Amino acid sequence: MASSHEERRITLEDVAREANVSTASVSRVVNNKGYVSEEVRNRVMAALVRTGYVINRQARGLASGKSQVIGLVVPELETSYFGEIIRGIDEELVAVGYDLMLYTTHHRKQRESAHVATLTAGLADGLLLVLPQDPGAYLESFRRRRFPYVLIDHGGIDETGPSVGATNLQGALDGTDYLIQLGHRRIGFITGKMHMGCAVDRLAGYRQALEAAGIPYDPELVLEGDFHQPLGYQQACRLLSLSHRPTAIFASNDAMGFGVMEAVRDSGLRIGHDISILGFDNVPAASMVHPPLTTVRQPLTEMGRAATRMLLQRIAAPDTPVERIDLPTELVVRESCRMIAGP
Amino acid sequence: MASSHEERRITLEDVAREANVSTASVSRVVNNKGYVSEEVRNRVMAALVRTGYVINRQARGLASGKSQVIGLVVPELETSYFGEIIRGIDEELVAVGYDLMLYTTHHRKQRESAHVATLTAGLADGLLLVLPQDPGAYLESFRRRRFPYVLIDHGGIDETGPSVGATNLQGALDGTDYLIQLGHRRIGFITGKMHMGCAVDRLAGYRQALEAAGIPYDPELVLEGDFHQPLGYQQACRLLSLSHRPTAIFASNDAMGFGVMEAVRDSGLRIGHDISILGFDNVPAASMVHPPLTTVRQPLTEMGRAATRMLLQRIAAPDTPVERIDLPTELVVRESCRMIAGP
DNA sequence: CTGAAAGCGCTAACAC
DNA sequence: GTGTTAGCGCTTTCAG
Repeated sequence: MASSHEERRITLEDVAREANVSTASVSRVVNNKGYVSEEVRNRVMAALVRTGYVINRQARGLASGKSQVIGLVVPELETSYFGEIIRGIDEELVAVGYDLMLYTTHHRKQRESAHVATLTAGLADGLLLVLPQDPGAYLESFRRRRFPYVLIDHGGIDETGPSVGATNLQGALDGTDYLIQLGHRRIGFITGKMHMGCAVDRLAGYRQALEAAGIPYDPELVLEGDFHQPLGYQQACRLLSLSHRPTAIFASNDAMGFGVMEAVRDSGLRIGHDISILGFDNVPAASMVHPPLTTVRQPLTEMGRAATRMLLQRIAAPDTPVERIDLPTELVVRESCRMIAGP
Repeated sequence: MASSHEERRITLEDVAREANVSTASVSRVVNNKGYVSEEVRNRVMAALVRTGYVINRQARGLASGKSQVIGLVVPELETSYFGEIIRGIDEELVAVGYDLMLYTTHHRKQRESAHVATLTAGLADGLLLVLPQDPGAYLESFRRRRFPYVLIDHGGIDETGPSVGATNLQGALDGTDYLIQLGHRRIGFITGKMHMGCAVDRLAGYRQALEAAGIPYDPELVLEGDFHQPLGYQQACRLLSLSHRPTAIFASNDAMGFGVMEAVRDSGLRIGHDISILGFDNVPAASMVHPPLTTVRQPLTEMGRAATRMLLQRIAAPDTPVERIDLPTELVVRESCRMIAGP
């Protein structure tokens, strides 16, 4: 339909000439705003099709001050965690015709600030920041300039910005409680990186569940992890060599949970039978390992969607009161946890 | 350092005024091109810092005709496959100061064309297309307009464009050969979606290895899959119920390999001992399952990097002769394959 | 309802 | 070396 001989780029002006109207009119029908008579609209439509016109978003952005682009800043892309969130964002965005610009900071704070700077200087209409490392560096500036942004899974660092997260505390509480229901009383816990809010919350959930059940908190059973498999393995080994071994281990995320599985296997114990293992996140691999890992699902895709909707709302009305949403986690029972064995 | 009272956006003109020079001079130092005296350069530098100037990339893009953005079009984000590729792209891009715009087509051809259209209309300087669905729709137009692009893991559909892929045939050949070395002669094979080039190549590799070893090709052992776990499971079940059961199953990707593992387990057989399983891709989960899956690694990150370098080269010199690179695959031996059990 | 014209912020000749 | 001045392609008053 389009095309025929497109050497030079077709501009609004070309279309206007073709339709015998002004560029203003063409702009009006392209953007479907402002008054245009049926007649002119039809002529323009026809010309649009005939010429195969495609809008130049840069030019429009410059002229209108709106880029129809939102920027996404993530610390890394190594885990499927981010892919899931991006999916949610993407789903919301296509629906409204926004484009997505992706930046990876690779955990470099400086890079984070640099990206944020370009993004906010006309490139994007709003920003989504996943697991921000150093929000203090720019959040204040955003507020001053009323630049729309939303934090995803903020580390609890910023207490006031608009954000969406998950009910990490409740999730860990539910998970621990499930283990307790199964009869476990000595439950090992491997934390995440403790400078992150979600890690702190998960530990808190574990403690609360214990307390509610009247089980004394034993610091020996709580080891610090880093959300990565190798340390999960190591800490699990330490837990397993305790004189009074735990009967269940709760890892603060699935990756570490896989490490725990490995350690349990290496020690000759049977997963589920001899020792229960619980993860957190519900990454795709959780259902692929054997036995399938029981875990606490974190609604990543939904988080991405919710954050995007919130951002879009704030772009439309920057003074919308700040909201903070925590989406519910959910226990996904599979086969790595069992009723405690024995007497 | 920067900021102090940024209500209005700071423009080149502000900086020029501040430094008592023309906007042209400021532009020269900002872009570090053209002649500027030491003195002016210093004055401008100071003013830049004092004002906290950040370039508006839209304006620059419009004026220069170069956006310093490259567009990436992927069919989906569900699997870590794409995350790995994106990592590679991202690594190359930050090094040269380009930004990345991400588009997901969700396998909708129409959406693919639409994205491609906006992207090429000024938004991006070049395009990276992963697993393109319907390249015929726009490739011709790219060539006519000399718009730079590179295909990643092209489906063999387009025989002439610049592209990077992996040695799928050789990889499958190596994998099959490994199985043969282990003593297997009845090797089941589950293909990918056969309309994709990589699936065709992998099957071809399997057949070649068989032939080279003088093992007759048995169509009964080759079942069509779709690269997803459920069908891997189903087809494995069919393979296992064959009267003359295979002693090894080669799945065209890891996801299906996991399905095969499940099926083998469900049938009461032991993975490795009773039946060997080989995957393809080497996704992260491959090392997390139990037993760890032996597989053929596809160098996704490197593919992303190579494609990006190629694209950058073509942006710089659009008439660079078309290149097609196939990066080497590599057998990753883990524990799901064993020497065939004795007669 | 439609058109003319003034920019959006920057770059790139082209003078000086 | 440095400044002037056209635009880049579009939106958006503001007349008419």
